[in-house]
Amino acid sequence: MTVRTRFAPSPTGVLHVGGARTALFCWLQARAAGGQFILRIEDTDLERSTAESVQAILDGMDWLGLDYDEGPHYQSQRFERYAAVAEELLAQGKAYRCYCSKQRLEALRAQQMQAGLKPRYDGHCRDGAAGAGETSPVVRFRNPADGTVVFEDLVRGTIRISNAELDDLVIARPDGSPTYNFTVVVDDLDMRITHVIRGDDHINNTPRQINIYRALGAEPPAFAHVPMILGADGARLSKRHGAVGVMQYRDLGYLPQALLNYLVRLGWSHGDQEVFSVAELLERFDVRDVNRKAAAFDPDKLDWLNQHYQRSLPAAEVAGHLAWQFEALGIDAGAGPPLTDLVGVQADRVKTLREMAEQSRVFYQELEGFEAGAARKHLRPVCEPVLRALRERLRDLVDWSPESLNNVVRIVADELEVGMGKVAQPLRVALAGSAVSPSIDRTLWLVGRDRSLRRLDDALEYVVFRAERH
RNA sequence: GCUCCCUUCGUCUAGCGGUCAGGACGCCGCCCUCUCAAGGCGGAAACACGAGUUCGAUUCUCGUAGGGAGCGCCA
Repeated sequence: MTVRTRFAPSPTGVLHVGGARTALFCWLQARAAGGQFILRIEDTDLERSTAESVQAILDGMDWLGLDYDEGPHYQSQRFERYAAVAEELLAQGKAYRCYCSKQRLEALRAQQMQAGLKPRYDGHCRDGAAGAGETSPVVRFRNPADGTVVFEDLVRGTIRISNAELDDLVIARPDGSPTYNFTVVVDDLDMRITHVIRGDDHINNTPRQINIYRALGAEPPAFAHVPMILGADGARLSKRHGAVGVMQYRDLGYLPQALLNYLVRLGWSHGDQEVFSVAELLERFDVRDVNRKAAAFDPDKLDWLNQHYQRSLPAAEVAGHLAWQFEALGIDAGAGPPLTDLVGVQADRVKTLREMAEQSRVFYQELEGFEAGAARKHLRPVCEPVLRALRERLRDLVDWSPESLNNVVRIVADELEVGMGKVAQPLRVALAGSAVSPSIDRTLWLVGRDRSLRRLDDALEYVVFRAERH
């Protein structure tokens, strides 16, 4: 039997990292087995579902590269199907109409809570239409009264829940619209899903769903309940933890490969290996190896992985993502060195592409001036000969390559009999405006000859001016 | 309240009865060095607790404690 999994989000917000990880697990489980991955939008709640959210989910999946073989299917377009199945259940006596008012139900719940009981529907309408009348009824599923539902969860092992804990859940509202526990079952059956992989907040729903499968005369699929993702502080992930949406990570400058790798290792592992290509994951992943414990999201480790991918992925690929950042920050990538050169130099100096773009402005835009502290410390009057010597040689340099540039700096240092630091730091401040930049040869290389000479002129002017004032 | 689930360094994890409890991120120190990084080397750091089972428990069982989830005409 070919493996078929689905990711079934409700479109009530962006695709957050927890959902993305579930989607990733589903995608891997299916594709690793040569099966199919299906996307289904659970938008039965017309009140809360929005088209923007649907788009946000699609965008997130797309950015992560989680493509689907079927779908997206929309539950909102399958109402007739659910109604037909409910009707079928009704006809077979496996479901019944319930006329209980909300007030009665509320009173019942309050009463049960007070008595220290678990709030459950009491089966008032179970054996006959008590008060079939004005109010339009809901349809309730007739849950088995006794016995125990047992299932083998792929990550938790055996889980058993007594039917006595369950009640007759509503499967259709007065207006005929279906409810969650019913639609999942109908859909997973119709879509021939073999492995239901979802958050562990659904463990408690599973027995109810299994009962519905049985009522429908079907065998339930395999279930795998994966733990949720917590914020760095161990509390449930929420907006106050900073970025929770997948696309926010793109905005912050993370590579999709890094986020994917980070997410898959959150809960899943394969020995001591930390870095996995998608191809490797497809070879090794098995949802059975997913951990049972909820995991805290660690931004530092994501940073580390992102840096790893920044320098190990083909520069052209990284440059493509970097171009997006330039765009977002309003920096003209055409006004400086090729982005692939920039990536080669900056990849192991910054954690994110956003940082990379921000710290590369000096190669694409004019300097705002020299940073005060750096200029005071490094652009001293004594530097004048050094800066002049550098300017001369750089002007005449034929081969503007990192190697030649490095030679120039060394030669100047030798000739003036000073250490590298006495040459590189003033030059650095002249070129970058600050005391921090890539190695001096790379900095020269990226700034380019024209800009470098101009900036040296500005620095000389500054140094001379400063000398005169004292 | 009831039911279900979870518990190895700060964090992510390996472990599948006998290990000096391993790796990674982060942190600390040293080295390298033209700045910042990166890199190299080294270090501190964990089996929640209590009973069993066993020659022997991190590992199996049961409790306790602490977390989490569900108990909707939300999904």
